Amino acid sequence: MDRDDLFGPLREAIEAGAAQALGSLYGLEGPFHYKFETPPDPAMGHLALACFPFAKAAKTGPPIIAQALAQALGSINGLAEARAVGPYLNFFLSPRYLADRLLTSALMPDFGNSSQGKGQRLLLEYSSPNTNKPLHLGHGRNNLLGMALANLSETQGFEVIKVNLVNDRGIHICKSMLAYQTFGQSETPESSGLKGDKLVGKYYVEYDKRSKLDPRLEDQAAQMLRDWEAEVPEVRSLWRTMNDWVLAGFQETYDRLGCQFDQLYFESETYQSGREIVLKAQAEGRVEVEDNGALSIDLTDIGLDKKILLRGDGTSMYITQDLGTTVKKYADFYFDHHFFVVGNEQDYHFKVLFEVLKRFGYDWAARLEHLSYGMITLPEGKMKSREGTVVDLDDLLDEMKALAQTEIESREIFGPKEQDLIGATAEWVGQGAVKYFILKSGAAREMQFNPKESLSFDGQTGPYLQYTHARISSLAKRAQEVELGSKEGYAWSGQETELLVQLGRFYELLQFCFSERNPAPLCTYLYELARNYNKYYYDQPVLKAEPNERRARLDLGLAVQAVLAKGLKILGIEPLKRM
RNA sequence: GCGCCUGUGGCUCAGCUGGAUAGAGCAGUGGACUUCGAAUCCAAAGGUCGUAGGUUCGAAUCCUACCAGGCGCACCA
Repeated sequence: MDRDDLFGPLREAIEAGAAQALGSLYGLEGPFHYKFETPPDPAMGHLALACFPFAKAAKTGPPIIAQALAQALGSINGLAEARAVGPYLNFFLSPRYLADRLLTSALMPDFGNSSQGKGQRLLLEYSSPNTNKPLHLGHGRNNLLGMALANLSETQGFEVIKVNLVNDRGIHICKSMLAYQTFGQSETPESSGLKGDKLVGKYYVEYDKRSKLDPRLEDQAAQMLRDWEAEVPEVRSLWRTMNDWVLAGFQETYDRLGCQFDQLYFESETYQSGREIVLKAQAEGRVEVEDNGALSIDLTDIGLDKKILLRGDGTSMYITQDLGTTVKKYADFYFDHHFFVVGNEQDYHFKVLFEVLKRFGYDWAARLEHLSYGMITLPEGKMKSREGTVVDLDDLLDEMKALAQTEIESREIFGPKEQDLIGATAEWVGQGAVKYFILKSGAAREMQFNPKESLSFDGQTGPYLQYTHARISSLAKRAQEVELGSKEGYAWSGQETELLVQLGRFYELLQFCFSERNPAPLCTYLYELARNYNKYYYDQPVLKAEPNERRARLDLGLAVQAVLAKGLKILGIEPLKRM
């Protein structure tokens, strides 16, 4: 059992007691269906057992059963009170028990962790950029989701392997190459002062502009792709140079955001690897042959369509290469789970991919999951790289940093000799705002991003959480200068008990986020924890109280701080001591 | 045409494995800094949960139809 599983054992004890009571009161025999809930208001209790399911068999109303059970239940370790409230049997946790269980363990790095993924390997693919343009806010959502899910999975005990499948070949890559070759005048990142991905992106836009005036460019790009496939040296060399520029540019942004990968896959190296898989399936009679020799599979029986897997000329398609890379990834890692963080425009593609693998006899296809997310739109509509209507990720981070810096300087928290600390802090605050904003919404939803209004440092934001964390840090620092007593026998108030209960829910919350493959509930949880703490902070003096009270209240604060820190790190946000 | 996703106060979103009065934040209104950090706190105001049916003791939550928006439905990637 996991150390920080607080509610699990309580529920089990309640179930055992209730089963006995239902037997003696109504002569009922189990097994019963126990429906536990969280009361809407902590003043009503911390844990509720709904008594509706017992009513039919007991031939009496749920409120009467709740009453009777409240009377009949013996004392349970950890519970202070059982009280019938309408049709519910509500339980109050003992603050003393909570404090003993939580105040020390909350400070540990593994607080709230689960062992459910122990011994299992989870492959997480995310980012998957194209090497023809810089990263924009949409990629940002992918990267932030990917990192948060990786961190979340690690709390559940999985061995997490992060991979990035770089799309570095194809006609779109050739377009920026062609524009560069034709109009670029040997410009380099050094000579232009542009980040490598920005430089290449400039020529992608340039191609789009020119090709509208001169349709011949399209043929030239197609020819370049053929030359690339034929491995014409000049084309390959240009391709390698430009890809290296882009990848160096991406790396800067990844480093800045804290994105890491254990392995990179390049489509240029894997794009042909699916063909043998399809041919093997043909030999096994799992695919059909079209009139022109193309190989297809019919998925209409499950509501999908017929899908071509290999062209008539024998060349690979997108699905073909994905079949190949997926099989390769399994051979490389023998994963127990494989999550693909990819936008919802590819929902259909992944359904097909997974189904084909299943029909080809790969039993591990059941371990594949597409983690889909909605795209980010602007008030004007979709972002389009070709047309330059995108929120560039680097630019956005720069802007947020500048705004944060202005705020920090106006507060005079840092001295004049701490300029570099101000800069670093501004970076973290700016990122905190961006990351929290993007992660707090469920992934399935598309989100509208209004540059002027979306990002704020007030209210339910990353900086609010960072501020709460910093505020407690400040408290802890000042506590070194005062006498602290012992918290033994301290009478925890209702407000304090509520905070303790909230800390106690962290373990189940992480499990829930993982099971939903969604970091958004963690965002909500952290905000509510910080909000309750801020109110508490306002209501109750800590260092101005008696020494014993100081100790208890400070320890509670430190536990809150530790959970905030842990949660923020899962989200990729830096907890700050000063800001 | 078919499939998937989304539709909750002016705006951005929680809540959606059915349950106890539908929650936040922003914007706007009114308060709280001689007090441990006011990037904070408090108060009032603001919603027929897209529409119409249905299932249920009970529906924002499940089912059906419809409406609106998004994304797919290539021998493109």
